[in-house]
Amino acid sequence: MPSDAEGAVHARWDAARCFHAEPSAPGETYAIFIPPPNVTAALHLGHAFNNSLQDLLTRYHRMQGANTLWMPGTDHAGIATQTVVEKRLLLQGKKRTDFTREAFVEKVQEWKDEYEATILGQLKGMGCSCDFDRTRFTMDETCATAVRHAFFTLFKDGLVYRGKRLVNWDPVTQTALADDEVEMEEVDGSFWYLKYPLADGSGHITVATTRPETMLGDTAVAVNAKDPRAAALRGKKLRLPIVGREIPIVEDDYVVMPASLGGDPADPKAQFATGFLKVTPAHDPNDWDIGQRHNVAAINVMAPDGSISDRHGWLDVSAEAKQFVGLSREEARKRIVAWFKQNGLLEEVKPYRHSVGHSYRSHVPVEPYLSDQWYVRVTDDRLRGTALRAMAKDQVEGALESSVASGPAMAGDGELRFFPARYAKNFQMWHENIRDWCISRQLWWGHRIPVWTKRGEASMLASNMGALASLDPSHTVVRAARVVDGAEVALSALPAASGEHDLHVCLLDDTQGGMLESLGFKRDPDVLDTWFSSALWPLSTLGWPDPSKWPEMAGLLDRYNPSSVLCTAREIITLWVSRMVMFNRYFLGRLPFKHVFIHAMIQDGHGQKMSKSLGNGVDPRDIIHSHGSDAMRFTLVSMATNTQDVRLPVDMVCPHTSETFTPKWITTSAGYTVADAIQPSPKDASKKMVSGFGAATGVATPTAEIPLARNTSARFDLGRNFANKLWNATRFALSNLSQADAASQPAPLTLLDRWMLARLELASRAYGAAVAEYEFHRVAEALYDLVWRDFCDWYLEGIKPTVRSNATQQAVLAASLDAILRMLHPVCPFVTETLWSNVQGLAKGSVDGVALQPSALCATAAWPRFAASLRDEKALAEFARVQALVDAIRKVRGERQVSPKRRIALLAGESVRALIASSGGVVETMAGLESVGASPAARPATAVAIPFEGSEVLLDGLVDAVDAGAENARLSKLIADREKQASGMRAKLENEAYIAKAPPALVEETRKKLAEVDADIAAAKQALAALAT
RNA sequence: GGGCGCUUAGCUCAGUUGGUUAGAGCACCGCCAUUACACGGCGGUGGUCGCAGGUUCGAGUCCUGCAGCGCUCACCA
Repeated sequence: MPSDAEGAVHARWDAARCFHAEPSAPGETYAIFIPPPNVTAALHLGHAFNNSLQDLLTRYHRMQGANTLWMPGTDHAGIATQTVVEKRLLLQGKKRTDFTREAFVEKVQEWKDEYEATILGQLKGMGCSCDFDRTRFTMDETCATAVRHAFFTLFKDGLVYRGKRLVNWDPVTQTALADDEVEMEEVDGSFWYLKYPLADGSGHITVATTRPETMLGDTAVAVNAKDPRAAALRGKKLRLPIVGREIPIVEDDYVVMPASLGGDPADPKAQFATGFLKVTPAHDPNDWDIGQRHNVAAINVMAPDGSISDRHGWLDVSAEAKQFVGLSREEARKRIVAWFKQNGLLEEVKPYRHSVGHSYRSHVPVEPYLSDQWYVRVTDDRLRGTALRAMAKDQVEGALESSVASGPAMAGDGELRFFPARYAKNFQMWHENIRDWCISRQLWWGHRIPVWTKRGEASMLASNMGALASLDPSHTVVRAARVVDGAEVALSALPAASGEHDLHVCLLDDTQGGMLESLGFKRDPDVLDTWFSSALWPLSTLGWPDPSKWPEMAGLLDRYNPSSVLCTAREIITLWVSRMVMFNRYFLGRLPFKHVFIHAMIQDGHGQKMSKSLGNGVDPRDIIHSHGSDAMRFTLVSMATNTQDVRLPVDMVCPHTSETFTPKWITTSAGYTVADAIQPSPKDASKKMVSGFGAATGVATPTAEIPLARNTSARFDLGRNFANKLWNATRFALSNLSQADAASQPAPLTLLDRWMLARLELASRAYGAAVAEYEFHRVAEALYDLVWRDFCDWYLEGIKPTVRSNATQQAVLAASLDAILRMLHPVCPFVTETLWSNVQGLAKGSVDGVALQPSALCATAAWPRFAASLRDEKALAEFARVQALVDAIRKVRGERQVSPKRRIALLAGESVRALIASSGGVVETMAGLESVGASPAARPATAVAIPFEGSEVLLDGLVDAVDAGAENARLSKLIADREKQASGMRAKLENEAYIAKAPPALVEETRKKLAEVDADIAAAKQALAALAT
């Protein structure tokens, strides 16, 4: 079987170093940066899909003579990896904080080493032709240098700033999350209607909230100015229950009025709104905005762990409020609601189902939390503007905003193109609405932020300025921030003359860190968002900013950046694609890649995205085990269409019996359908196994008795059968060639040979066009048709009687086989490489118009070149007639259940006989003909008639005696089919509008076709009549 | 709620600028151990192209509306 040889093939590729990129080598540049997989877990079929396509592109262009680089590597995936490791430690009863930072990072490093090795092994197992010598990791020294340089540069250029913002805070992992890291989940909650008394005792208003615990931080209540009640309340104050704080009533048109008071009844908010909105600037993003507009304070009432706290900005804690301090947010909610109820201030409670942001890692509700974070000012034209201007003009919807369009020109403007084109819109809309990017993360695993900070009075800090001034200015940037009430206000070049300040020092490298620390500066404990280093991937992997630092990287940056194409999934157009474009353009003034190809998503059999976190991912090694790597690749490529996500029903393989079976499905709490963690063996329920879901989520751990079950899917049979077909066809062709008659003579090319060469030429062009448009399923289709339909079904079958004595045909066969292996190689590298040496050694002579450069390895072979002269339209047309005739005869044979062994006589008119003669024996071979003769004057009693191209063809000897009933049925059905066709065409031709408006050539064709169908009907009717006599 | 995509044979999917009998693989039915391959060969059954309108000589394809599914952004009083 083909898959057996995969390991040996690898060794040969490695020995020849055929995937190693040399920047000084000739050829057009073709480069791809792998989207670095996270080191959190092993790859699944989604990665296999993505990488199969990248490998196809890389191998195809390598064979076209390009100087190719496929850069491999992995991503440290900050939050994700740290969380995975923390979870594992938790199973051992340990917490992250039980370790020192260094010791913990060491633990994560071990995890990373294990999975990085697994991932690289998987890539090799899939046959990926990456330049593994250049493998990078987003936290290795090379990448770290790039990250450090990038941060320093942005800091120096004023594009990194310290911001006080409401961030998405995960109270469990105690880190800020990017918007994209927040998952919305539907939860059953309540609306609590709370009464707030007016300060003057003249009554109360009612606010509606889903988060009553935040009321401790309320600093205003807002009402819409159009609300009829607003005027009477203007200038009044409220007494905040529990806290006793006096808070203003502000007017803001953000507030939705209740439907009963003129609010839009179509707005669901109008249904439950009271018209009064409690304003908690420190705990809600919209309230933050309202607070800014009305200049009310933001009071933070929570600690970083989400508990109520009086130590993080809440000063006016009343005696009554003290009881809530220290409670968890969940507990505080219950107790505060109870307080309102006890005090007669709870007006109503309504059940309410709504979506709440959850941490995509810890899965707890995200808390909007006020904190100091580092931001990249991506809204600056130097970042956002350059990204928008990079877009291909014809892919921009509408026009770019004038301020963007008029921005400074740069190389690469208008050259970024998306495939399929519709994804350009995602990219554009993201940048048009982009917000500054929060890049600090409260983690230990990642690139530590290179900023040292000291807080103090301006006078005290001034004494440090002298020491700072002595530092190398090209390695040091100093910024100061005024501190008011413990919070930073704004960054500036220098501290003001007086007042408390934070002095921030950004260093390009660590050498002066110790000096700063001796002055009392502390290094920022946070790390950078993972996407910060990912955004630099096309730069960092090539040694930017200074490739000369690493000898083996010389020349890489200039040669391979910009790269050719980025192949990725649509979900990270914003997270990753955007940021690479902005950074690459900002730092290098170039595009990171010219094309962005967005491929479909792999879903499981239930239409759910295959993902690590869901635990429904299938390990490609499982499919390689059941079907082989080439089979997996071919199938994945054939599924790569541009519109449809790929749905892949998954089965399990019992490790005890090797049976394939459908697992027992369960529904998770989040509503997903997954394979139950422990499954019984299908024939023996006492034997158990662990599903991929069980292992991936840690619900079950495989043991010797309860082993992990592999997955498989019948979808891959397609590729397995195809690889098998190629294998056998090659064996057959080789045996024919090796047993060729010594006395073989050259002969003119037969119709079949000319047809085969024309099909090869056609397939090669179709292939190239499909690759150029990233329509990969068309590549698989072209190969499938070429190998199976054309080469195996027609060519190999057709040449059986002649090839051993025809030296020219032997050469065509050898050349066809050689070309097929080359063309198939980018999709099925293993089987083609395995067969390669056998086919290369044939020496059967050349074929005019076919250029097949010799090569020791298929992987480094040149793409076959076909001269335009092989594009033989006449041979294609004529052979199509041959196929139609053979099909017609086979159809009768099939319908009448005639043994393939039975030879028959064909009697026909001159044109059919001429066609058969021109086929060079193909019709006789393929249709099982014993003889071909002229139509007789009198029809033999045993003859069966078929219409072909408007005339009657008789098949004699097909049956011992004509079964009049069966024959009648066959001909009647044939006539009915043809008449249905004819009536459609006749109706068209009788329609004057059709004659007048349709293109004349089409009308003429309809007439011709109708005449032929009519002639077929006449011939069949004649046969039917003859049957009756 | 905005944006994008999808809905075609029992299943998974193709179907290029509107054009004549809507295709493939699997599954299913029949025939075949023919000397490459049963992971095979030959033949066959199977579709009112989600629904309703419209444009057109002609609609799976273009337009409008509706329904369902998926992704994504936003909201999340």
